[in-house]
Amino acid sequence: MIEGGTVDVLIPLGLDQAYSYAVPPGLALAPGDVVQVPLGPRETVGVVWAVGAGRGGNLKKVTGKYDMPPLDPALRKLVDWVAWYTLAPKGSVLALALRRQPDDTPERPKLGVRLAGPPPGRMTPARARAIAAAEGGLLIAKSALAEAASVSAAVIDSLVDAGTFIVEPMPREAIAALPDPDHAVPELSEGQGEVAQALVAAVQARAFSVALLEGVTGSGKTEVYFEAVAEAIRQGRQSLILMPEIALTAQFIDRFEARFGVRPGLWHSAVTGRRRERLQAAIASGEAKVVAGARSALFLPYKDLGLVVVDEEHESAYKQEDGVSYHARDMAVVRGRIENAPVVLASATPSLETRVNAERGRYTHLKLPERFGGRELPTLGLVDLRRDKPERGRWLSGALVKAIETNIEAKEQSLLFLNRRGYAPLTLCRDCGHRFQCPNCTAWLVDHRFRRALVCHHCGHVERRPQECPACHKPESLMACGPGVERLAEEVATLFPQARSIVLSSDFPGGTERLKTELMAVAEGEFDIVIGTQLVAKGHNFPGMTLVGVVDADLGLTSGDPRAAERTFQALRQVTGRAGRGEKPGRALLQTHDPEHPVLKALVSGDPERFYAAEEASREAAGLPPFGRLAALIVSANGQAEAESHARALARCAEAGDGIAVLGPAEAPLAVLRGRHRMRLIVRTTREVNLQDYLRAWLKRGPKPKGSVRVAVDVDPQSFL
DNA sequence: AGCACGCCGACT
DNA sequence: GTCGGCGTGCTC
Repeated sequence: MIEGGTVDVLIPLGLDQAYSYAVPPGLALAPGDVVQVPLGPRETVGVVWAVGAGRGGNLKKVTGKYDMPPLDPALRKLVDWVAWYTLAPKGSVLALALRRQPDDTPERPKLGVRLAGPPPGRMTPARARAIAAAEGGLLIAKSALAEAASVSAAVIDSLVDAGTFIVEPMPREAIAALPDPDHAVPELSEGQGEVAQALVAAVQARAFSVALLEGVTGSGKTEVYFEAVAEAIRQGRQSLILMPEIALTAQFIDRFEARFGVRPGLWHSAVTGRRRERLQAAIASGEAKVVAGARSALFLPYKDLGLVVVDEEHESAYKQEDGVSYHARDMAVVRGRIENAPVVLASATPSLETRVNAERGRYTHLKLPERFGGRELPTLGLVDLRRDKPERGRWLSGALVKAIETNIEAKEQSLLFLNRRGYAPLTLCRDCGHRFQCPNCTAWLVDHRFRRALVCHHCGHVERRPQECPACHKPESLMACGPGVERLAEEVATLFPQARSIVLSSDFPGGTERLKTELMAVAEGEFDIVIGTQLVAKGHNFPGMTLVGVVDADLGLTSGDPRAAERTFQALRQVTGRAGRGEKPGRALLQTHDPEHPVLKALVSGDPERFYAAEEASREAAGLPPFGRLAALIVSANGQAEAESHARALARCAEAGDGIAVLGPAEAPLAVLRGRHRMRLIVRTTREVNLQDYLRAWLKRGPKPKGSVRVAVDVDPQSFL
């Protein structure tokens, strides 16, 4: 505590340094306190980062202190570490941890309406919809009712005036009920029990450790790590379960509730306003024992974190690339270390870097080899499209069609996986060969029949699909090339007119909400055939699904991305794992033109080790460093001031013997990258298009004398801990 | 993040 | 001749 001295205040903006301010007499400040300070012409919120170390001179004064819990030392350390590691300005990282807006306005009880009076004198369609939606006399939030009845709030208000609805305060929903670790203890198999025991022991040790929990889809990973969560609850400590946003579904919440009797504290982008604030307060006070959240939950102010779980560890959604660029899985490991808490990384298809860490003994490797309840893994088979060739304009082989038929007869569900949105990935003119290309990128425009448009999946460019060729003006000459899910749906409708089918893709008309509803409908067996892109592979349990058909298993294996094979393997393993999770055994058929491809052979063998071995071998053959020794750089032109720290970061990478990946955008002096440290440039990116071209252009442009390099390290924080 | 300064294209 | 585009820099 200091009175009348100076403090260094970090402001949650793109500033790398804390600014010094004078502390006015009568104000006592300690590190972590949230304060208001003048910055330029305005007042801003900031956090006291240090006390008494300020430079002298004419300092502005701290204007005030917010009445909110200070950022504890662990969280401040995390901010410092992440800023150091990602080379983002400290203030930008602080902004991630300080997303709460200090708010002094008193909390007003939320008001709901209830159907209680006679119908209004004048009935209108909108009013009728609102009344119908409020049927049953339940208390509903006004906004929710307006949404459900698709009427404006004014309609509800008029019905309140008419006396049809009455207004009542909504009961305050419990934001963080206490989970009961013994609510419904599951019966675990011997293998599961052992793994669960290892995780429980890690929680009991109250020390930092990292475990990779690997288990096939349906092996009970969730049940097993729930035992570790239960142990943390028994100790009265908090648990964080990180998951990709998409996986935070009703299904997960139901499973949690079945195990612990209450819902977990849910943290994701859709949780807003007062609810967000209350959850944050409950986390800071330690009242919220379990938080299930998307990557931003990493920066919440836990009071006593006893366990961190990263579910679906390999998911690329953990990677944030805009603003502060970080990998939430890696930062979760760092947070575990700072909090001295165990970390569990769970996946059916671990990422290569995590496997490397496990192999080297940095992480314990726990495996769940079997499916839960003795259920068998689906049998996988390849369909050689060179022999079993669909007719022109068709994409389903005889073998797959037959399998679907059998499934329909048996009243079982089938899933057709094709990771391509839209109708056709390419449109060309039969006459002159003109191909529709994006004006901004070099990608082909994807035909979206449903939207009657040509869309660039890379940059979002949209244009109308013309009637005639824009080059030779021949009418009726345009031809769709290749399949997308919409086109596949057409084929399915022709082949199986009696079947109930649905297309599920991320651009589903009606948005995420309707998509969730439809996923539930699929789980309840309301469709015979599901045609879906990547998203059907993730986190959903379809008990009636006994057949998975992969329409094009070669898709993704040929791209220039160094992680293409890994991602394809993961996606195919996950999607084929959708089969046979219910009572009946499942099978999967993968259509391919290259049945000898090592990735597919490894997949069919059911032994993931074969894939990883093949992958390491191919990396070696390509002259790339082994995984785990690969750092990534994010390079951009920036002010001179930062050049030095960036050069230091580069040197750090070089000392560690890491490869360097350029993620761009870049105007940076290549000399810094090559000349001083003699490093090999490796491209590693999630950007799918044109990276080679981009890099070539970048190299051609050559070193520029002006500007500095901005660098961020990615992938393997352990080597820098 | 805001806000100012500054340097090149199309307008009354 | 100016209005305004957003690139770059600064805020204790």
